[in-house]
Amino acid sequence: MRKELEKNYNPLDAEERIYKKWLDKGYFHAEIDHNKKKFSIMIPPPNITNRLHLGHSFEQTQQDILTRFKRMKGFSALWLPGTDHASISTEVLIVKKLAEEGSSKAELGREKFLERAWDWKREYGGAIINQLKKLGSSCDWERERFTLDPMLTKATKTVFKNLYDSGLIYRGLKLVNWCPVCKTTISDAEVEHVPQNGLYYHMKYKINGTDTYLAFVTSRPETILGDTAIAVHPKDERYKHLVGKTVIVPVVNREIPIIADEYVDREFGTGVVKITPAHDPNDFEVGERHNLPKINVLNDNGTINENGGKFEGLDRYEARKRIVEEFKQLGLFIKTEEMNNSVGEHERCHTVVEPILKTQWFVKMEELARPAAEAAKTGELRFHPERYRKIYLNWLNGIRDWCISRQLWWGHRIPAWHCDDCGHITVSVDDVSVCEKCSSAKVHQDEDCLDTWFSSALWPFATLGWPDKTPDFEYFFPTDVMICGYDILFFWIIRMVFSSLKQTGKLPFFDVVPHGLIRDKLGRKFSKSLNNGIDPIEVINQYGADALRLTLITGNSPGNDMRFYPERVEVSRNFLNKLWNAARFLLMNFDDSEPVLDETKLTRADKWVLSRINSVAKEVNTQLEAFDFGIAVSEIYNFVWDEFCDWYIEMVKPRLYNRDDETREVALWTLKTVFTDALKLLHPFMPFITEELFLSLQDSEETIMRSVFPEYSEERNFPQEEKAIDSVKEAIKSIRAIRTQMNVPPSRKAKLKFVCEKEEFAEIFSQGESFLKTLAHSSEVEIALSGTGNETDVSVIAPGAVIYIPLADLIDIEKEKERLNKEKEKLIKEVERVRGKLSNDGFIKKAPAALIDEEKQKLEKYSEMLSKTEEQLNNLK
RNA sequence: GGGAGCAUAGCUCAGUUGGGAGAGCAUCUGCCUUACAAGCAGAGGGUCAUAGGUUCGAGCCCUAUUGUUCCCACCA
Repeated sequence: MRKELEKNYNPLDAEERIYKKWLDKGYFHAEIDHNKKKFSIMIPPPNITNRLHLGHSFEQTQQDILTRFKRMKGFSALWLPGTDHASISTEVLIVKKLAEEGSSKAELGREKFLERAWDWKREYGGAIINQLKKLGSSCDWERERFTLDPMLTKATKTVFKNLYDSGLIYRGLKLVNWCPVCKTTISDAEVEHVPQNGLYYHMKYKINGTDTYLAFVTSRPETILGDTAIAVHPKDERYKHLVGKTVIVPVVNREIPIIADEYVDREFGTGVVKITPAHDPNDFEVGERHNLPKINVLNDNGTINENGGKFEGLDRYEARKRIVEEFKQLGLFIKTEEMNNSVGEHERCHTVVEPILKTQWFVKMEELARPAAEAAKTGELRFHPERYRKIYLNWLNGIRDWCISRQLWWGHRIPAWHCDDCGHITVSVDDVSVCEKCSSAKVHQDEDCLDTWFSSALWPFATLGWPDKTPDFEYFFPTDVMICGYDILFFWIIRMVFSSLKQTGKLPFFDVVPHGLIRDKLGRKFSKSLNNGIDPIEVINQYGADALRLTLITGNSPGNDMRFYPERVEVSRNFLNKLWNAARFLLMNFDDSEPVLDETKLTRADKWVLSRINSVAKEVNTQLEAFDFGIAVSEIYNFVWDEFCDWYIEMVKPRLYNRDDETREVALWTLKTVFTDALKLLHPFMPFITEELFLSLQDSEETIMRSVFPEYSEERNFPQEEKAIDSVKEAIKSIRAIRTQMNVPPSRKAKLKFVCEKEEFAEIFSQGESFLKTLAHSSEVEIALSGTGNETDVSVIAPGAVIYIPLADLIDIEKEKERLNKEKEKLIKEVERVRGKLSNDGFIKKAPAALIDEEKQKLEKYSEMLSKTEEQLNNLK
């Protein structure tokens, strides 16, 4: 009936076979079942720009753990998978590929280009899904989504229109971040500030009508072409008299006013700032206040435009050099000064971003941010760990309007139509053929696309069919947990929260669980330039998905980074091997019949191990509910290895090997019950091997996925038995230790004499006699309540007893003295510590009674052990 | 400039209301004991960054300092 197991586990074969079966049976599909509670979680859709890396595996493993856990707890659990079109990132890659082929966007045209992009999506999106499957992800594949699916497109357009109608989306001429290489605007969040060694250029303008000069400092001399004022602080005595006068900008020969503005820092440089409203955010503000002209001097590709006079057509950096040279020739150059500055780069292509004045679409943030912050403040939105709440709020505080239009083709095209006749803009979910204002048919759709995050922000509800009131949306929304990297807290989490609050009136999820980054052995990020990347698929091919998953979860605490290297995977692989062999052991001893429980025949050891797995189940439930996966898995790991395998299996062997033992059957029953529970507890973490072993142990083909997750049960709590077995374990450990220390070969069995403190311990050790014989290499065990061993016996102290071992011929007197003295010192220290505590008035008055009691017992115990040790020392003389 | 994290054994890291310092790897010593040498048994190794404070009691709470990592920010 039960399957025989191979000597070694072959994860690759098993995983493929098992995953296929799960798919065929439809186990991952979440049914709408109003008799069940639901649990829903949305995958952070991976970008289709690349294959998945270890960070994804890490994130997805955590989601799968929660989903499988909740499913086993009886929830209708939905883990919705999908991918993100990643507008700009993907487009940049395709443009690069086109360039390699000697082609370009312009050459292809919009339609052909989009065809290429869809090809790309099919290839990379498909690879991503396969990788997800290889990891064992229990996603509901019937509900797989892509951010450009018609369902999501409809949601995106609807949100755009809603926000536009309520005035929260507007079109405006503002200073935006411009990438001269990608030739598109980007949001503030996409600008990466990179420290650089730069230069301050100290230069001066001639004050009109005088022979004096006004010195200033700039790091971007090319913006001089767009200067429309020069500013000083209104209270600066040095320059007060100059306000109202003008200076001449050479090169373009423009006369510009000297103005006074609070913005100027008198302490910095000369206390004089040149004002370029079209190319600097601060200057823009100053320009608004003083009604200054805003002169744009840059083309979209980063070259100087017609406003730059003779520098027209030059690259911005070339123009910088030429302008500095010209200032030198004019005697207006003072000096350069080295400085450390940070430069804004486009995070995708690392081009230095230029602030440029452009008409773009914006989302007004203030009104949207307020409720998003409120939800975190009230605690309705929870963070694990808690510290991310502050980071979230910090982000929302002082958030600026969000530029959402991109000069790209791959993405959601802005659902706005411009009228060529009256200029009116018609925003509509459906395509527009006539202007809603003047009814002209000369309308054309806005050329731009939306920032990719605009649609990602709608993921939790758009994937379920919103704005339609679909059964999916009604049942699964809001979702429960969001697990994603802490690096996209701002990009994504915040935007999902305010979008969902605005559109659905509800939070998109209630628990945010940010995870850290996976780093290499030296703690560095994985990157192409370092070539230190590890492909999760390669790890899986070598060790299996379970081993990878276990490695990613072990030792990690929520929100912290983790290092990854092959030795760690080997440790996980070893654990799989341990599990496999434990199962093999069980199967070797099983008969054809199913073991039956006879409660009256359960031994102390059986109750001990049942009680232990019961506690472990309790702990694992608690930790999983708290998203503390690392602690949860280590609980089971330690139980399986250190308690079940190293102790229980060893203790139970004599009963299994003796067919006449009347407790043999309950031993088998206990082995199977406890091991099966352990498999169930482990299943969310290591789905494949647990399924494989579970099925080997069962008569049925019912999957472990649908079994019930073990929970704490009061009936299986046996504190007395736990205490008794612990005493026996301690005694065995002491005996083993002394034997090893004295180099006693295992073959040499010894006669043990236990002199116990109390009747209670006498009973415990006499019950444990068989364990002492098999696990502590003894031939005979004598239990006494008083007396000592022979003078030449070696003695060790166990809880509740002193154990005498006749190894006289093996004793090295000097070594033994040394050992006992060491032991004595330890005990003296302990006794002193406890005495100190107990003689402390404050402790007696304020510490809890139970603790004081405990300390008193310790004092008694240690004192006794101490006197016994001293006695032994005396005996040696 | 603002904010956050980290500092515990040689290495990588746990340590959940404050109550006798832990794991894995590495090292050393025995064992091919009929599930597992990817294993078993045992051992060594830590002023919990520093200095104060709160407390009967601090790895844990508070303050400061040092080192380190990250995020945000318009200092020309």
